[in-house]
Amino acid sequence: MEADSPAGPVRQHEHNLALVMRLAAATGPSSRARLAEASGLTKSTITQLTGELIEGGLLREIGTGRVSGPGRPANLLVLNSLGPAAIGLQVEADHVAGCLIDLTGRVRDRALRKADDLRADPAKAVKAAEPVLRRLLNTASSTDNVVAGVAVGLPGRVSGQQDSATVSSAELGWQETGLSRLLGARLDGLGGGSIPVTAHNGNRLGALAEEWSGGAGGVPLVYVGGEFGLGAGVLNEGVPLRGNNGAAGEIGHVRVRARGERCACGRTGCLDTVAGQQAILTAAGTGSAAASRLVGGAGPLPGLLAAGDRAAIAAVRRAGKALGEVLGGLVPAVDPGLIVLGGRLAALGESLVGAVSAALTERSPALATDIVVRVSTMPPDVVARTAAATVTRELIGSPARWLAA
Amino acid sequence: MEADSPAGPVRQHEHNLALVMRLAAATGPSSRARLAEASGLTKSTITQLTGELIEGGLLREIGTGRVSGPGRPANLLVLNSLGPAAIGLQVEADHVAGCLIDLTGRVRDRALRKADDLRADPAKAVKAAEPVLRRLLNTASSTDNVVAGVAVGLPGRVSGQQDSATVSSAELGWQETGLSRLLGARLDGLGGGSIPVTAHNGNRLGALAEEWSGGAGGVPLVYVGGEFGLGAGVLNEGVPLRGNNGAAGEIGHVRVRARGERCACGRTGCLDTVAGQQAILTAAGTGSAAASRLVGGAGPLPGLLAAGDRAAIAAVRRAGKALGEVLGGLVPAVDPGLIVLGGRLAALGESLVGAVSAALTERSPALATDIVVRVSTMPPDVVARTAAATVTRELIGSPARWLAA
DNA sequence: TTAGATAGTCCAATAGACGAACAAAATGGC
DNA sequence: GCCATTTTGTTCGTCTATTGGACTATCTAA
Repeated sequence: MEADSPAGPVRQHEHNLALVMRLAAATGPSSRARLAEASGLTKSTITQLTGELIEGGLLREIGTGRVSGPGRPANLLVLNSLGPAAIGLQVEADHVAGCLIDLTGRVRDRALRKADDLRADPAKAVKAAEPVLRRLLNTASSTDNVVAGVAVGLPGRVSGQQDSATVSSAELGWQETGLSRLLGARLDGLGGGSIPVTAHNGNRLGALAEEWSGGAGGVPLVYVGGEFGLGAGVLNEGVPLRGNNGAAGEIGHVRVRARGERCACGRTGCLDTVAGQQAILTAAGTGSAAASRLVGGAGPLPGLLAAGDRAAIAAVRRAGKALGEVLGGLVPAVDPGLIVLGGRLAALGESLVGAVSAALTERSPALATDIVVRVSTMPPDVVARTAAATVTRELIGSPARWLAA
Repeated sequence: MEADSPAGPVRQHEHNLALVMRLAAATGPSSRARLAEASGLTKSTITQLTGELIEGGLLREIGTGRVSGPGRPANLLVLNSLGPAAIGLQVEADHVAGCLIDLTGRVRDRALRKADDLRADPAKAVKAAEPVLRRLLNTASSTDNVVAGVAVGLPGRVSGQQDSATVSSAELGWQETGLSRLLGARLDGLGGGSIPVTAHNGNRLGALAEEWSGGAGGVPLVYVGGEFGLGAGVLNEGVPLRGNNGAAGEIGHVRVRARGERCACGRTGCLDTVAGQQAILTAAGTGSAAASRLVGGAGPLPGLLAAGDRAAIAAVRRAGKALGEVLGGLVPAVDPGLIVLGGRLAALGESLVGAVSAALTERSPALATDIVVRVSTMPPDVVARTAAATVTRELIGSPARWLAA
């Protein structure tokens, strides 16, 4: 709803189409009568609008679902699970994961491609993504789902919009990569028509996942995630902070040790060298279990923690303390009501939460008392799923664009 | 533009009225033809809309202002400086300042009331505000300006909306004060009709002032202000972070010293005890010049700094270092492109900027390089002016509400 | 079988934006 | 001084989408 564009009857109509879609998405199967009541539009208008949406494949009529009661039974409408779908990808240094979701948000298929090392060369990532995309596109076409968009979540900064977006990632060793364009070209090759590709920071997606799941209740929140290095996503009024260079939430390279270890980024004492995945594993004495072999599993740490392994517990405490100090530093900017520890950290449980909370209170005593710190309960494929969800939410928010095409 | 309400022709109309007002505000004197071109609406529609806005006293027709050229001369339209106006107040521990601005943003009058100590009891503040309000209301009525709203900027947390908003302020010693209601009642007594009163955090207003003045260019920014204690306002995409308790930006009580001085808040080692106004004055050896006597003046520090006074320079450096450490902590959350030092800090100039920059780089080396740190060039009454501006901007953004009343 | 209730559709009325034609007021060439 | 040209602004009929009410459809309960 661009505020700077004129409003004619067409805009009016678009707005109301979106309103109906949002309600249908939020409240599940609803009769036209209920949609009319909830939207404030009249029954006649709802008839008109839902007609268009059904025609365009966005809504679907399921039979009457009512148990009993007086009056003509309702003809329930739902988001059309056979309509437009979306593919979400998660690109990390050692794998590409993907999923296909339909308009309702249900996961219809998943795919994973491990790889030794995707760093430095974006072409490798595109190559690894190819079989994943092929499979998901196949699944989609088998159920006549049209893929409306592909969204990628990755550890790094995303600047610019849409096709012209560029990705820079210390973790992947990419600089100003036109990932959307590269993937878009590959999609063409797979017969995917010209599907729009968008890129997002993975940790911001994690934060959005918490918000959209309803678990956050709309409070400002900080989500800490990341597979190898640490990163955060910050939400204010449901909107992720992007920052001047798209670097908002990049906490991995804050200096936490005056004379610390050398980090992959070239500097010393970075948070990643203390609380990064590899750092924790090393400190726990399980250095041989290289972090890069962990795809799809939680690694040895949860087991060790549960068994009371002292080295493991100490390593997690140490990481939590450092992380808590950094989070304590950004708390006064954001005043979050909730801090969620996700990604690889989620499996570390209460030892980590306790250490983070303590360090938080130490630094920002005035604000920390009201903050809930907890681990994420999202499934491991949050990033890919939420990436895909950005596409479907966009579609639900602007159905007119889809109907026009 | 509530997204959850239905859109009929009336909403359409309201949207377009706002569009015209925004354009008129942004581009200065404009002909109807130019408004049509800029808005994308047709000339006929503009005639209709401007007619209503003129009728309602929001726009005014000034004669043709053109020097020469072929064609019928334009009849220029401007925001009506004799239409609705707004009062902005700044409430601090030792004074209440206020100003009256018209729709165009021009300051029509100012007023100031010093007081020994307004703390602990909000009633004192209301009492001190009374003569200020009386004067400004008088000025308004003398030019037939109707006061559309009163907005207050103060150091503290504001929760809730409008009339039911409550203010809590460590600095003022207030807890859950219904300031809007108190002031509203007082306004009734002054014959001000029932003018809506809103309250805002002063530092967020400072940040908005930088944004609205255009000096920030839309980048995420952190504004540091405050008269006695320090506070910050953080902007992301032009929107101030409010936080879970309205406490976003409250940096004054972050702990920066493991064993530091006792702070007024009861804890020890707070940033305020190192970089607060009184702390700097004391450290500079000018403790006798109590900070509370500084209303309206910059105090002795700028002079001492200019004269090369070593104690003063050292005090400012020390404060800047502590402030920079705290700002360095919140940088990774926000990734600001700009940090503005305002309020009492603005007068401390380059000594402060240098120390802050250095400390910033120390803590967040990866992000600090792209950040511009500078002092604010806003006039000393920014807070009151920007408070008032929130009212006029609201009016410009929703003219229909005004026309209806 | 009928009254009552709820769901959904049809159609004339209405509000506001649009577009084209037209009126108004200047400049400039002759 | 007169007329073509240019730009501004208004008038009026057309168009689109929502509205509100009348009407139809389909169920339960008595």
